[in-house]
Amino acid sequence: MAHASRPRSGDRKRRIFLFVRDRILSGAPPTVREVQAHCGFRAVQSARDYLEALVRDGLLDKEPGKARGYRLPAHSPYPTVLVPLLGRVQAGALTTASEHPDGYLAVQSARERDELFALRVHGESMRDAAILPGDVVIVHRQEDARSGDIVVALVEEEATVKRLKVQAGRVELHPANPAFAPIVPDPARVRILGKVIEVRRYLEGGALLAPEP
Amino acid sequence: MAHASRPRSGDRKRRIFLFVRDRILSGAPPTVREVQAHCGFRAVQSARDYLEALVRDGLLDKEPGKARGYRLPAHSPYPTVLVPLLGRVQAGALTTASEHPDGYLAVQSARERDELFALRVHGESMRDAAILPGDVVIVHRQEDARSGDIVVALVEEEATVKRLKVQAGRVELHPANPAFAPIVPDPARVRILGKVIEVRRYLEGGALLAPEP
DNA sequence: TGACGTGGCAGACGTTTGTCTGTATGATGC
DNA sequence: GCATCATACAGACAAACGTCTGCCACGTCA
Repeated sequence: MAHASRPRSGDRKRRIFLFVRDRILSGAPPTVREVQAHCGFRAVQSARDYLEALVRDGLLDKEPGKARGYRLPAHSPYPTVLVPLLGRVQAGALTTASEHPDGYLAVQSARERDELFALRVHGESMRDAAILPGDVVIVHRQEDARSGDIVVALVEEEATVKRLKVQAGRVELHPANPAFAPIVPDPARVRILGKVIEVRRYLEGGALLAPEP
Repeated sequence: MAHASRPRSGDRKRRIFLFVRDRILSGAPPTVREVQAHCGFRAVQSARDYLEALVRDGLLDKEPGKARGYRLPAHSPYPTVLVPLLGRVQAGALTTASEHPDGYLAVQSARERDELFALRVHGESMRDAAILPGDVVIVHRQEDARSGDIVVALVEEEATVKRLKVQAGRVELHPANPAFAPIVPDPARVRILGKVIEVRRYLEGGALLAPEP
């Protein structure tokens, strides 16, 4: 009797997956017996069979033998990284990760935590690109970017959000607002901090910020 | 000897909290022995003392006796809910939760999962409010809203994003684009689905969507 | 000098929890 | 009828894990 291979199927399997997933997202994976109780099984093994079936389907991962060992697969689009929301970015902060954040923002991303940071936008210079003052931009740290990307650059000791244009090998930073002029900087005095990968606007209550004590 | 009250303090306590928090956010709280190993303690009790100190400080909650029983406090700004991204919203979908989602989006919110949904914006009608086609709006389901709120309303069997204005008791839906005209609808034929609480724009790769099998 | 608080160590105990073996029942197919 | 598979149950074992008791070393302070 191949006890280890009892394929389960259908609606019940799906409901169990959703139960497990929600439990993981809300803090801790369930135990096998918690799944058992949730489904009304009278045997632990019944819950276990379903859980193992979900692992075979690739919907769950597990750490065998460990308590509460079921996990969401690493490649799944759930991982949340806490990204620091930087109030000001100063020149010294380029390489070190020693900026002093206002708080932390949860961002869904496959990238590592220290590849990302968030910045609150000041000023109207990107209005026509639908980026308003008070918006939060999520930035991927990188020193290069393509023409047309929206980037965060350090100009005159101040972080600014602009659209990058490369014209005949020369770097230009274009605002998206006719009231502002493009910046054609001395390449030695400008540094690209990263590329904007996401824009967020919180219309109610503001962002939920996680403090780091 | 009051073994249960050994206040810990300083940098080590902070580092332990960050370790536990990251573990919880990435899927499962650590065991006491995992904390012990991470800190290089030679006794389980040392790790336990720190963890209990964090509970007393209110930085962690715990479920006594349970494996991996440490949790982030319920009031903390971390909880992530998976919000369905709806492709189309149709009339029948108002009350039931039976819309067919394109996927699920992780949103930080204290609200319950079924109070929220997400919608991809079509059309240019909210351009001047910095909401572009392709943007995703996070919507809180509610039938009432205040004048000035950006809402999702069902007009002619079609979901649309507009700014709500209440003029002398009459409801109007205002686009934010001079090329579009305000909608002054027959109150019986319009229904407010909810209020937009967040706007997101993904500039790279699009949103990470969680499938629900 | 001694009481006391702090931070850490050692080892054991008992519960929680994953895992395994074996059985029962109904549906399906030969 | 009989073999086979899918689903569920019952019970036990063993590992993982939280918890407890007791001890030690070092500092402070009276």
